[in-house]
Amino acid sequence: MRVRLEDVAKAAGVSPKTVSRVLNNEENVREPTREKVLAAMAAMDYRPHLSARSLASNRSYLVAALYDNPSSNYLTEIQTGVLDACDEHHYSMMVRPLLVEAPDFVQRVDALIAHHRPDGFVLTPPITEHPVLLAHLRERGVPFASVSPVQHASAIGAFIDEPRAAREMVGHLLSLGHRRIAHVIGHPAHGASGWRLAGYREALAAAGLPYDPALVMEGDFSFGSGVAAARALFSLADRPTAVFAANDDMAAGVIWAAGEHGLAVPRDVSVCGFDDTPISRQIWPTLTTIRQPSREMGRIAALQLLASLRGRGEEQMVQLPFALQVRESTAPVA
Amino acid sequence: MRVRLEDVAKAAGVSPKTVSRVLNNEENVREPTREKVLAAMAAMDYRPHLSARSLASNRSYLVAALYDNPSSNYLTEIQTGVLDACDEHHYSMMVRPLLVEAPDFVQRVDALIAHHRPDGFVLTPPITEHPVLLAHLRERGVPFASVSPVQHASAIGAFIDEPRAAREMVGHLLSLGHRRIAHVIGHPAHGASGWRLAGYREALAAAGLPYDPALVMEGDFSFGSGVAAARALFSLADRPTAVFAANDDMAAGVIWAAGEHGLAVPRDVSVCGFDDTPISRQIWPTLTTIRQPSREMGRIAALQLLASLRGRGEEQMVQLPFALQVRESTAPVA
DNA sequence: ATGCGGTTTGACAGCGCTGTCAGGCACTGC
DNA sequence: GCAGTGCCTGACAGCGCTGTCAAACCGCAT
Repeated sequence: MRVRLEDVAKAAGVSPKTVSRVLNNEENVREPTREKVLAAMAAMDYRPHLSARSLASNRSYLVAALYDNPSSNYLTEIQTGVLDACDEHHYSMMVRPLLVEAPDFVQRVDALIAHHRPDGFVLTPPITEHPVLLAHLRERGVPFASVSPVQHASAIGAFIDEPRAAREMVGHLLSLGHRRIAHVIGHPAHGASGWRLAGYREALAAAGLPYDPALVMEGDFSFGSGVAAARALFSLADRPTAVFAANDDMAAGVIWAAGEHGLAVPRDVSVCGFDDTPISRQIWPTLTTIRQPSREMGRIAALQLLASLRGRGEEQMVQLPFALQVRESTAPVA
Repeated sequence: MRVRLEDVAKAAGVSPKTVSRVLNNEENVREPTREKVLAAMAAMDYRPHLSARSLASNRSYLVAALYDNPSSNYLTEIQTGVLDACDEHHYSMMVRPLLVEAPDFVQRVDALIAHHRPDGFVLTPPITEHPVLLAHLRERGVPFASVSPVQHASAIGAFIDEPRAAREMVGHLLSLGHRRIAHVIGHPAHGASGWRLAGYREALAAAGLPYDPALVMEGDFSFGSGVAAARALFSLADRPTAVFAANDDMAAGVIWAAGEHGLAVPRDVSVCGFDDTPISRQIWPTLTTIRQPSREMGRIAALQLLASLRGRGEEQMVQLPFALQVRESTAPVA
């Protein structure tokens, strides 16, 4: 038979309620009492019954991570981070893929809330930007934390300074002597696309270079869109000597298109991406890119959420560091 | 206030217990009664309280998916499939990354059982092959289903006929006129590696070709190991005209190494992989490979598990179809 | 010694559901 | 007409924990 809280209480010579207090780290338990109880718990290898706690306390000890994102590497990283945080606090995590575009999107989240009653949500892009959902969650009083949201105001979670990362990336190209630097924009629905474009423009401006719309192509984060954009860029009379793609997949596409045009990377053209996904190390030349601490972002976002569940009132939007990964796809201008 | 089972009972004019019976699809409820209750449930939008059910019935309505696998695409697919099945049956899913090699591997699973009390597990390779864990689960009476296990006996879940898939792949190369066909083996810890090798050998034998150990290189499913294997192969005096790599990442490595050796794919050498991961469409030439129905495999494995939880006794190891995806990386021998 | 405010502890009910078991009902065969 | 047999339904307790509230206790001032 399982060890129950009552058994621990008996062994420690206190009331069940006191054990409960210790279990929940409540205040107003004298230190000797707390220690007695903790000792008994440890000795008996006591594990609280999640469902019983949940039923009695009207909390689920459950965090739901929502996503609608084709990039599984990014997602598994974030998932793992959220799980780390949940484990630390004895919460459970459930994951839920969704289609933001689906007409019943919000209803599906509602059904999830009704069925599983998560204590809170961790949102990942692009769900972080769904105004109807956000309003709905606020209205229903379900707390949530966001990973890399565009709107930081009144949100908690984790993010990196994307414009600055993009500036550093372009700065790296500038420092190599490049002056004609192209940019391939990401998917328009993702806030990151706008940020990275902004960083690109700022870096050019800071270097006193003009912004040339002919060097900026639209993409959608896919390999194919990188190929298409690069074909156009490499066909220009005055072609760029460097291309900054808003993510790694598109950068890989740019490298492929360079080969098609007889251009060697990085000899004839430098290429860089963003995200440091595995593909950046799987292609040749390996890709200069920006590393995001995705797992840590998931973890921190979840920790902020859990803090807000405890009502500490210290929750915030935490900025995390990124890192420029210089690899083989960028070189000084010929 | 939430609608409770008791409220439904009142509205339907029956006892709570009868509503409970209808909720759980129990037998021995007269049809008119059942309909009355279902109507009341629907009218009131009743959602049972998971924790209360779980506490009272001593079941968690939770399935845990365990994995230790670097391939996030494969995993997210399987996860989604398992989730599909769980949703269909109003179960929850939790995911848990683990390190099979870690000394406390089994203890971690134990802790998971103690804490979350899942009703069952879905195992993915290579966890499907961990004899100590399997024995432990059986001993503790925790049911599990496996995706692509090596040992089919006394297990339930889903799989594809891997040797046959490998045979078809090699058969495709043979039909293109290739006779010197090399193979890059996968990670030795994965059962799939052995199966794919076996299929390769069978196909050669069926075609009356000798098995040449010089054409079989060891890899570990990584891009880099594909590069290394291909370098050796392409340096042979009598180099192969086709390379069958045991997964897509290694095939991509082979293609890269071909470029390094001045060989064009598929003109000078045909290359094919296995798994149909996104990389197979992201590289050039796009990769001929085998598509596994990963999502469906996750779903079916979970359904088998759920069936066994209901004690139907019809659970089995279900074989699913694979599909040869012919793309641009294979062509008739020159 | 007594009273006071604050801290620490415990008694008790009940969260929403299901297991158990007993009772009611309808139909059968004699 | 009555016991016997299944089928269907309900009463009740209780799953393991926590919220509420009251009681006990403590230290200190009077």
